[in-house]
Amino acid sequence: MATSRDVAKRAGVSPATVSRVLNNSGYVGADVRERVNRAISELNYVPNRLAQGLRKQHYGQIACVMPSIRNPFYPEIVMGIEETGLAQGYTFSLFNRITKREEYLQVILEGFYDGVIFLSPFEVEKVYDIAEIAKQIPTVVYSDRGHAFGIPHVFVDLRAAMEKNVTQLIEDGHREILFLGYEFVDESENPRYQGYMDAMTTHGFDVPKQLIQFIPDFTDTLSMGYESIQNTLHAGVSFTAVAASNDLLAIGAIRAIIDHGLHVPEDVSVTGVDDIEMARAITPALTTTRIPKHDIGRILMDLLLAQINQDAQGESVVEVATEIIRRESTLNRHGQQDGKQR
Amino acid sequence: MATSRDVAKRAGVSPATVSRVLNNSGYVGADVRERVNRAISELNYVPNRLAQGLRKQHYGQIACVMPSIRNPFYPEIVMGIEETGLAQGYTFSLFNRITKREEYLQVILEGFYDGVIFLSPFEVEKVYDIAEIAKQIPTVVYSDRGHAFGIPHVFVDLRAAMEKNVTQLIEDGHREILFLGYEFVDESENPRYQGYMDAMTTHGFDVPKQLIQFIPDFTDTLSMGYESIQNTLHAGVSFTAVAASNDLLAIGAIRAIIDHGLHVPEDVSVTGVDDIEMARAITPALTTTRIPKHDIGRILMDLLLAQINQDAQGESVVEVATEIIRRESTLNRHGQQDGKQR
DNA sequence: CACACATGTGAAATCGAGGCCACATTGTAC
DNA sequence: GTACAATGTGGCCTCGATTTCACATGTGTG
Repeated sequence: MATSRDVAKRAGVSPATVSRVLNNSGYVGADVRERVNRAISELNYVPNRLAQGLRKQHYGQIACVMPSIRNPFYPEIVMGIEETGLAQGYTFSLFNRITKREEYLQVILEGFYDGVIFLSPFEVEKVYDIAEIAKQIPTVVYSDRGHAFGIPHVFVDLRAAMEKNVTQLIEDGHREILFLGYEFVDESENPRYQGYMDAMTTHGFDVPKQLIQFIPDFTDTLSMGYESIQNTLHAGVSFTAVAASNDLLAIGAIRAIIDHGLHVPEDVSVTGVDDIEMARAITPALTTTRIPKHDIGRILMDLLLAQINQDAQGESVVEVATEIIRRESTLNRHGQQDGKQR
Repeated sequence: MATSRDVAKRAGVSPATVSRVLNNSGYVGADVRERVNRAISELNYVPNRLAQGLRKQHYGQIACVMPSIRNPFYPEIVMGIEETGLAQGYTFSLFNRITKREEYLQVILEGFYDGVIFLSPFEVEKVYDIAEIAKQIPTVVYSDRGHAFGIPHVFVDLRAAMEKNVTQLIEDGHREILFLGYEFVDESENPRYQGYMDAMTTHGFDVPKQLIQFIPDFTDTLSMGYESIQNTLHAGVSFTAVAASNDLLAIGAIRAIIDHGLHVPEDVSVTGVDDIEMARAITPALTTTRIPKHDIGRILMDLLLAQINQDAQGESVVEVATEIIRRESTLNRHGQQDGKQR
């Protein structure tokens, strides 16, 4: 590949002049500018961003860390991030958190990136790691536990969302509501679980252990949801509703219920959280809590850009609102499907 | 952030020695090594990969370009790529092709990457652009039109797969089979369309224009599939089967058919291509052609590594086999669902 | 004792582009 | 004619890590 030196030689000038032409800085004569530009296109010269980055301390690259690219929830946030960031000349590295923690933390600190975006960081990364990284380079987080990090973040009140969700199920007449969600090391940190428990205990309901189903893994959410409910049904546990922690789990649950010979929503109602695209495409369409994924991505990127450009102005903690979308996987108190809200 | 110079100063040695310790090259005394390592951990020193890359001409970063991160087909390939690549110390930049062509082509040539992987390149990028990039840096492609590029690639015979698929529908008794797929500038380059046409004409069937439904966009496949079939049904077009070009389109189609008051598969059979995870989770579970996504990712990465490391040995063009997975969205010739193949 | 050779370390050049400073040259004002 | 800006261009150091070369020891062998 051609270097700026090659261009300079061909145009009969010094590399400094080439740099001036490229960056439109300083004074350059019209004829020289012309010659340099011709040399650039003749050699197909593209400035090496590595060398630029080293010198300018600005790389135009942003790291985005998420639990799994396979859960469509995250790609939809990424779309919002990219739309905002690409317009500013940034490109993105997406990290699936399949690697060990130490590895990607290291990669992030290697100086490749102008900023980092964490989507739904795990517990293990909670305060220490992310705060550590945030000290070194601009960082934003999407997390409802964001306050703990002390850095700019976007969050939704998942506890409240889940509580509302379960309360709605209770109002629809359900008593035996199964919770399906991810396992946390410390369940007091699990907002969806807490929201569920709050709703249940507020209404004076018992929550037998077998109505709480935790799955351990993030990479195979759909099939884990399926298996979990399959096992629960096989074990003869009785429930009339499933409150799943996200749509992928909910979709897996629906299929397990159907395969067990029951009907959704007539025998069992199912709700999710996220409102991924697929939620309204399946049959029965999923009743869920909509999280504005695209907006979250956009706001995250705005917050990050503000940090990078050192604009102190503006809020650095943003809560985004959720909304229950009732579709076909639940019955209302009159025993009817809620119709076709898209 | 600490530099190797800082480490050297603290350990009372030269930067050269620090480098030797880090890379295990040359001779280093045990005591000096010890001192350097202590300085490294005291300063939380992480080598700057930009500077390393500049010097070593090796960056440990690979670009991966795909039509849309929102079609789960691609994330599943990426999982295979990453599993193979991360083990070799590579990290990945994922590019959604929402950007303009010129932009990401430029980014790729900026010297950040050791290699590029193109997943399902568009027609516009066909020969010229990709061949151009391949001249400059190691490149592999997943594409059934891969031969045109003259570079290592992985492909599935999508034409044959679609032909088999449609032939199966014909054998199941269907005559009016609707084709649902992406629009190509030149439809002779559209393998799934060609496969469909081959099957239909081989059996002597007429293909009225309204049975061919093209959608223009890659980013909103699911809803485009829905709308396309919705419109077709509203227009009163008669068909008993839909052969969709991928699972997302098929899932959109199914929902449109159901919303129109018809049943799948009793009134209309639907088939997809890809076998994404969701295909077996929905109801009715989707009959589709399985493409081994994880394998494709692994092989792509192997081919790319071979290029980067200049191992000439081994095949550089790999065809992977597909397989029809019959599930519930089709009826066989006896009018029965094919059961529950997972 | 001389010489080969392994061991251990530092100085300085290098990768490619940016940017400060120095130095010309020309133009303009008094 | 002198002072001083504006214009135009090159030299050289810098970013941070690697690597070649040179140099200093120590160790073994004929």
